[in-house]
Amino acid sequence: MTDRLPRTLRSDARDNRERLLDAARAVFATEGLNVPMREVARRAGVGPATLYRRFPTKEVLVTEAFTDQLRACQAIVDEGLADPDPWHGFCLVIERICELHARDRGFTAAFMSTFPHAVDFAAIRAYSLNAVTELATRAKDTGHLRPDFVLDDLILVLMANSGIHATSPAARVAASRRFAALAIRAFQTSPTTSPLPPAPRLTPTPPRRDPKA
Amino acid sequence: MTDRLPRTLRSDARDNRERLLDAARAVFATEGLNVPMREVARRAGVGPATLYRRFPTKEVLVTEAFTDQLRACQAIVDEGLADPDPWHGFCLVIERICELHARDRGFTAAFMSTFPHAVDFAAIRAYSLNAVTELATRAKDTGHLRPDFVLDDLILVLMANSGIHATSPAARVAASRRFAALAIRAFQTSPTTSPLPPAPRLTPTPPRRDPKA
DNA sequence: ACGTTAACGGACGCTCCCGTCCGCTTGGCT
DNA sequence: AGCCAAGCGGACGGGAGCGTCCGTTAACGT
Repeated sequence: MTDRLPRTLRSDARDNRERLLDAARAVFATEGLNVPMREVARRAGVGPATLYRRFPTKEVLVTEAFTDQLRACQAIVDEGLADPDPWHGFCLVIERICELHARDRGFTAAFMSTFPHAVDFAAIRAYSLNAVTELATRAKDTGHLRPDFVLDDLILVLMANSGIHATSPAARVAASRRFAALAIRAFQTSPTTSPLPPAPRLTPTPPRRDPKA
Repeated sequence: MTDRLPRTLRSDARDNRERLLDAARAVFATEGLNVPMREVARRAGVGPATLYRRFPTKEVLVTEAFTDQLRACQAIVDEGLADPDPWHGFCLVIERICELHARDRGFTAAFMSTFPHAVDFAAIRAYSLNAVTELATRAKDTGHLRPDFVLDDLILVLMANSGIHATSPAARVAASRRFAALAIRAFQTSPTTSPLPPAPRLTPTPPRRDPKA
């Protein structure tokens, strides 16, 4: 009684799917997650129906679009964990994840949000958090990381990092870089002598066009 | 040829105006700025037309609603400036402003946004920033504040603070408190011995219901 | 080459928000 | 007490985003 669905997509359908994902990644990165679904379709050069056929809900689209980024995130953490100097690895993780999030507005939101149906997403996320915990433990053992650091502090920093807005993407990355350096200072036991990244010129953020934030 | 407008509002109009401002403050604090104008009117128990008559644009409403908060902000800075110990005053300013912003979602957005027509707003804001600069200079002289601190770092921290979300207002305040403590650690020259506020339990933020953010 | 059917996209109906108009109500003044 | 304008709010038209339907197109297998 159940009809079999075709296991494989037709060539044009597969192309469109790719173009939709590319468009989604591009627009989510610059505009954030709060873009109309239709806008994604428009940029991909397909009709709305095609978008909805491939990705029935925005959650599905977001999840698929950011799987790459999430793996990049995981790679960063793994790399940090592999660093012979745990404290150095820890700093690297903070710096690079902050930068990743600064470069991609949408990913931050996706990473922070809890997507109930995105099992892979949640799994990788949980794995990464665990890895960071391990890294933090080792970094504490070296005496460079303050003992009162907890994992939630990292989440806190990431959330806070997502609050940084700027007029241009470049400015956001610059601001985020300095912020990461400040965070590292807050986490380390002895005061640094190393200079901070340059302080970005921060104009007050223009009113958000997003009505729901 | 120009008609004179009544200098004074009728009593019922004045009442409604007050109730509108109260409603606006309440809903902006909990929901942020991205609430429909009608919702404010609804909560105030008046029709939409009344709201629009009193506050032609959302910007006007927001500006008027947050003037109090802005003065509170100014008061905090003044108090910090008056503190005999500049470093202590500086810390107080950070802690209390972070808390203020954590308690009121809307105010953060209002404070960060640049409202071209809100002269008072901009003036107080500029005054406060100047005052903080002065305070920072003194705090540096005491040797407690790092010399590489710049005013933009404070803006950065405030922006970052606004990125902190949590399920409950209480949780947000708690998270913000710890964040402020971390920021202070980042800014001070010698490492603190004083313990941090408790680390809040941070569930990943649920997807924002706001379509425009 | 040709028929089958997966795939496409324009168009539709829905909901929600916005800002305004206009006929009714009510406070304030004499 | 009674006038009248200030004030009110329900109702309207417009616009935007959403998710779906259905007639048309073109990819794939034979």
